[in-house]
Amino acid sequence: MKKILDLISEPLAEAFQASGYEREMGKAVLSNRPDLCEYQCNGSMAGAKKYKKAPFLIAEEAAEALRHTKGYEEIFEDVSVVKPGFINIKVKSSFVGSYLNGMLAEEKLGVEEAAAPKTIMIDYGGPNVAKPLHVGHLRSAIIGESLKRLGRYMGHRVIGDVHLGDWGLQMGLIITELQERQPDLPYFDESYDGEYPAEAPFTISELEEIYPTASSRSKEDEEYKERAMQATYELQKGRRGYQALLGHILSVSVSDLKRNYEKLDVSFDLWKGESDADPYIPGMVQMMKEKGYAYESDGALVVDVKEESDTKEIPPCMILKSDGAALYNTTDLATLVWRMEDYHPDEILYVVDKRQELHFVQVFRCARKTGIVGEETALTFLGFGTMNGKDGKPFKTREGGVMRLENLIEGINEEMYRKIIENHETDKEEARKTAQVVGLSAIKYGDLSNQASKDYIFDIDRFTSFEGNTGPYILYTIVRIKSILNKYRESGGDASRCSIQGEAGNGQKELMLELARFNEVMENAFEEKAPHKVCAYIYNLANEFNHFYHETRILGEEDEQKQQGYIALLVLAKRVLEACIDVLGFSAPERM
RNA sequence: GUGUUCGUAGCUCAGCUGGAUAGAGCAACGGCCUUCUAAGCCGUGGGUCGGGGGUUCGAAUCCCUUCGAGCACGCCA
Repeated sequence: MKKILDLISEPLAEAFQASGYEREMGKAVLSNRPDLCEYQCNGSMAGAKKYKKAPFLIAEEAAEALRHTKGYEEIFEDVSVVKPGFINIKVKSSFVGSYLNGMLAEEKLGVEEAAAPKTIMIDYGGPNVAKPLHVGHLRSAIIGESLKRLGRYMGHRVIGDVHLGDWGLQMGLIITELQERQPDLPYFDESYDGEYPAEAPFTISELEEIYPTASSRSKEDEEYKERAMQATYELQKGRRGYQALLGHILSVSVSDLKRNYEKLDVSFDLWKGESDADPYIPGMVQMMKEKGYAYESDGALVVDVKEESDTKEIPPCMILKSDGAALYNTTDLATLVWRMEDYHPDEILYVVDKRQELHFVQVFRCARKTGIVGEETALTFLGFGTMNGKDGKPFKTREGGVMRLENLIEGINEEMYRKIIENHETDKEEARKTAQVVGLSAIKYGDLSNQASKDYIFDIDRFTSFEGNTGPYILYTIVRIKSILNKYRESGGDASRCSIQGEAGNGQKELMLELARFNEVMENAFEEKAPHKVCAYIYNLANEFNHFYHETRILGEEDEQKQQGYIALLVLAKRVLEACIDVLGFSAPERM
């Protein structure tokens, strides 16, 4: 369906043209003075200079022409010209009503799917194997998942890749520490050529303890660090025993990670890691050397990526360390190699901490320069800000440590459960389930309602509050709607046969106008990769609904036709809200 | 040092591809439950949009400058 703004703009553009002005001047936007009008057109003021004429006069001419445009009667209720040159517009409720009925008839509620669907790969998650998910992984997961869903809603083919950190020095550290503890394992015996055990020589909790131990020891013990670096190098060179260990580390870790992402309702299509890029490294390096892009600098292999327009020195992109080992840059570039070969994406989007921006500038430039990624594929970096605690400093546990994601979620669910039990007499098992659903909305909405690129304060008390601009408030609104619709059905009504009525009062029109914005909001949120716009929209929508709800008796309405109109409006409001929260990555319970 | 992001109500945030009187929520205060979930609704108070300059008919929004904060800056990822 066309956007409602376009439907209003078309006759406006006609009117400007008919009066001898550019069509472009006739563009309707949402009013910023709801007390005066519903939509407005500011084109006369922008164009006034060009025509050397007072904007007010231009607006008057256009408005007069508009009144004689065909279709005027169907759409417009009132058009007036004010002060400097605003054209203030009110539309007919019947016009909005039939637009909303059009939305009801479509599965996607008026959103037009992309005519030419794109293949978009999203790189989010980025957890390290052998390390538990912690709060630092939360934003990437939440924002990435939302963008994936939003892209799909718009009709694109979106592929989510978790991009595991499974290849760097951390692997060498784990191997070294493991050898320290269990030197007799066959993985460390270079002369061993038999089958390695199928069972991993560690559990997930042991693994999670091994890495930090090794990491802190390497900072104090130079010799130990040397060994870890050597192990990393040998792993990368394909040493059999180490590769087998990597396999164990991966399988133990990945199943644990999947379990945890599931709790967040986050899922990936690809569980690839840095190690999957390894086979592509030698060929890539050779290509860079042969084509003359890569050269040696201080013993390392680098590619220059600075450009004329740079406002500061961009250091070269380092491809290989002086010891010949791969780096973060290397695996990211080699990952681009297989992504291009296997998927030919139109866009690759990285949802990563914004502190990594320089790294991605280097990688993107290097990939373009060396021809790994062609012009037709967009490389996008979406950097998100830090999640801070109430004190404005990076979020920590009370003891000052890094908080595990599991514990964070558990804490929120507990808090939710407590509140639910406090408010209602509820079955305990149901309350637990509801707490999970509502808790997830609290976390995700709390995050997504802020602009991704900004730092934000993770305030558990605020996010889990049922009041104000929170996930639970949105869910509460949906639950209210569901409750009415359920009662309507129980009393024998059939909501699917209802359609929205034109006449409107008591806050109904405001709700209708808000609903009509849906396709425009979704399109805009997708283009700007801005889930927070979806949040802002449903918050407005929920407010409008609650206002309408307060003013209007629905089930008690005697006029059957009126009641059916209300019911249809509720059905649409519910579907729009549910489509939005689904894109945000959470869902609503039946009761709360 | 260089670069970069940000600075909006007591607090947390919208608004930033320029438009009318800068908006929400929380906190404070005051109303509304014999009626569809009061986890709600209605109202009151609260602002030199960090400061200064410029562009423009019009600036929180664009440009310059200044102050303040965060972050990044070749062999970690």
